[in-house]
Amino acid sequence: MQNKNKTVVRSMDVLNLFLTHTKLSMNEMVKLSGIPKTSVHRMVGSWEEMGFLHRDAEGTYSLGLLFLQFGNLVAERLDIRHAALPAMERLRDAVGEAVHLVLRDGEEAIYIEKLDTNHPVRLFTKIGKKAPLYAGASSRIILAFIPEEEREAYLADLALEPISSGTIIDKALLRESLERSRATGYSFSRSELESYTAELSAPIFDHAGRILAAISIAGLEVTFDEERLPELVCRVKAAADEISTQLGYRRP
Amino acid sequence: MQNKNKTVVRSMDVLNLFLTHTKLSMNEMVKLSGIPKTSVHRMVGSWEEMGFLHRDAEGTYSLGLLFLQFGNLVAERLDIRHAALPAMERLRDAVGEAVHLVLRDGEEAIYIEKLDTNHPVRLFTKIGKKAPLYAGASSRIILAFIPEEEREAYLADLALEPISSGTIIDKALLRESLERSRATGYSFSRSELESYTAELSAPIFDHAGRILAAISIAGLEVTFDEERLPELVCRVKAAADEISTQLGYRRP
DNA sequence: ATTATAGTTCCGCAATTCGGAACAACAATG
DNA sequence: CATTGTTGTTCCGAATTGCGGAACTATAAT
Repeated sequence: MQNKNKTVVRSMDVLNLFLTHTKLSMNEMVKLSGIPKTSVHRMVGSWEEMGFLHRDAEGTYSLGLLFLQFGNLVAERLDIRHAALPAMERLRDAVGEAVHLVLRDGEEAIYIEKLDTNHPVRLFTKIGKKAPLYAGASSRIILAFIPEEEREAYLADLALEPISSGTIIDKALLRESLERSRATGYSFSRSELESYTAELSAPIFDHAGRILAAISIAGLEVTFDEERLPELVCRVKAAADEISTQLGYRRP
Repeated sequence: MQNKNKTVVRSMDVLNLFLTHTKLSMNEMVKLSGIPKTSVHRMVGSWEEMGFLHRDAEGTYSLGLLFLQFGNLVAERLDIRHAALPAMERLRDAVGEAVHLVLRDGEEAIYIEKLDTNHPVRLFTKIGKKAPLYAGASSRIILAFIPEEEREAYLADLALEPISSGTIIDKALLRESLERSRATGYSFSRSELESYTAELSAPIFDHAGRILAAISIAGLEVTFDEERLPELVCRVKAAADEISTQLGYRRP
């Protein structure tokens, strides 16, 4: 793993521009990436030949349909997604808020499935979105339940950066929150990743009792009032437990 | 476009192995691809660094979660998919068969959305699946409605290869079928891509009257009997027209 | 006619990739 | 416990490949 194709990895810079831009001309890519024109030209030609970029009639580029194929393969092969979907739908219908499924990916959490509501004002999370393990209810419930050594290693040289108005940036407070989550079996966050939003999350375990993912209810902060919380906590934990059971988990 | 990063394009061979394999070890990739061990090692390292491959605990590789992100971006940016989904759902519920949305992609057709049924025996199409433009109802309805010059250019040096038991391999028959489709506004296929299956498809047009996609009802051949066809034809054409209208198409 | 802008090609230099071979780590076997 | 096999990783000299400034083409705007 020391050895890599630098050219290949470098070309990724061009592809990444399409995470934030739908269509780009050759020149726009040159300007945005800061890579010499000739090199961009070569890289784009390669991505196009592979099918990851598509050139339309006017000569502008967008992401290729090949991503549909690979993307769906990945989605299909994630069996936790299959196991979780029905319970997620029921939870969404019961609480009328968006429901998310979140996986750990190294030192980050990644949103792999979402169910939206029909509210005129709604939270809109992108699948594939990442968050650090210390911010947001889903991330933190994962952090709370990973093995202690891993957690300590992560916390040891962690720099807490504020992401939104409510992000926890005090390590002592973070540890306290993790303790509480382990004790109560859920975690709650207010405006940690996005202002005016709140997230309530419970852990999903595999047959061996290891944390595998988190399921969460997310919505506007104002709708998560004190009276409503107990019911939501109960429901999200029930949904999480249902999925865990399906994956072979037996409560200790 | 003459100039390409050969290294980058060559690495695609390794990634493509994952279209047919869920997990692969380093050695399996070496054997399957026929590329020297050292080179595979380098390529895999690059894909991993980019996030397109993921290495699990046992040292085997699978497609990375990054594909979820890119795949969903592509899906979201295809506005025809948004426009078509509600009509597709209603069609699926009305006829109780799988419903597909198919786009043209150069000289091929590509399935970009599917709605499955709950039948115990059901057709299962993968999103991203490709088919030549001459085989299958959806492919052929697209071929029937593209501009005449393009169609003639395609037909000119076309070698008709049988794909399944019912594939049309006679160019005269193909032309005849295309004529009929243009006249009737739908196309029907039996066992052209997959034995024992049938597909019934209607064209979707954009505001300028160009064919943009095809919608189709697909299922087991035995369930598409003569008495049922007229109703199915009516329904699939209605769904297609609805989507076309939504995209700004006005019937001539 | 002139200037500007985007896209493409050329080409010599140098950095990167190539791949055989050797090595390390580990499991299976006699 | 030595031996053989399997898999993953590193080394290194040869040479292919990528690099990028510059020049060229095409088309649009002034």
